Amino acid sequence: MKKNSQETDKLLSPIALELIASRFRALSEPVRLRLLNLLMQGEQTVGHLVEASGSGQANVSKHLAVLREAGMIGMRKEGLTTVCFIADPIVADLCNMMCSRLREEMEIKAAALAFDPKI
Amino acid sequence: MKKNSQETDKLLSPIALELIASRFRALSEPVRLRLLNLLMQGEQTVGHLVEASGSGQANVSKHLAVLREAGMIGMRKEGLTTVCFIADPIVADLCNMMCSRLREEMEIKAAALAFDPKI
DNA sequence: TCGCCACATAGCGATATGGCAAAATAATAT
DNA sequence: ATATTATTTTGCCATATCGCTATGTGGCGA
Repeated sequence: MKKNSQETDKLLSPIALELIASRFRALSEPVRLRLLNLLMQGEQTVGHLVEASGSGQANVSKHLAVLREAGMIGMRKEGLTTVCFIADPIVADLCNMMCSRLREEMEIKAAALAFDPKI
Repeated sequence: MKKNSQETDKLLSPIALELIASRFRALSEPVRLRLLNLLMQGEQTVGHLVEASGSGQANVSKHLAVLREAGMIGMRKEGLTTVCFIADPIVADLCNMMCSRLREEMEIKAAALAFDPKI
């Protein structure tokens, strides 16, 4: 059933592992996920992201730099402002997978906590 | 085209962001990815993972604990040894997506570095 | 040219994380 | 009970990361 099109069940090289880890690391902070989540609605200026995220300006700037270095977002200057946009098409898919899976697990746990109709 | 079945373009709650981040964080270390990569070949004892990963035994134990707490692997005791196995079906998919995307990006960069036939 | 605006960068303290070595625990064998 | 094996846990140190404040910088208008 599973396609495993890129056959990752083969062992990966240390270099590949480091690259993959660094990309997951970019996704491992709530503020950065919030920024990506905001950008999923469309491109936005840094200033707007600062407002919408509720985080400090310097922090947003640093987090955006991390996301950019990870290749997940792009930025272009438009006059005084800088416009950010999602550059990596898989970002939304990755988050969706995580969300779906979390929901599944929660539902399983919730069901386990519910009264057992059979007893 | 894109299905976005779980519509993550809606804003996520801070709690959801923290949960998602913590799962990506579990995938953000090369040693842990190595362990998962080894487990993709089938379940294995902690001892074997120590050998195969080349990391120290205490570290492997700690990393396995992180993966277990993130719900990515399961463990069962069999006599003296502990057998580990992948418990989260999306682990391989996530890694495959990252790998594919990295390859794409590398190829784009490689192509950009190559001589331009049009000039 | 001066000053302002949007943003980036630097410096700092607090906290988290990884790896190593040593000690603790658990299950089995003697 | 004691020893042995497999694994976990605990300190400890070095390093990385987060958020804050302050400062630097580039583009634009007056």
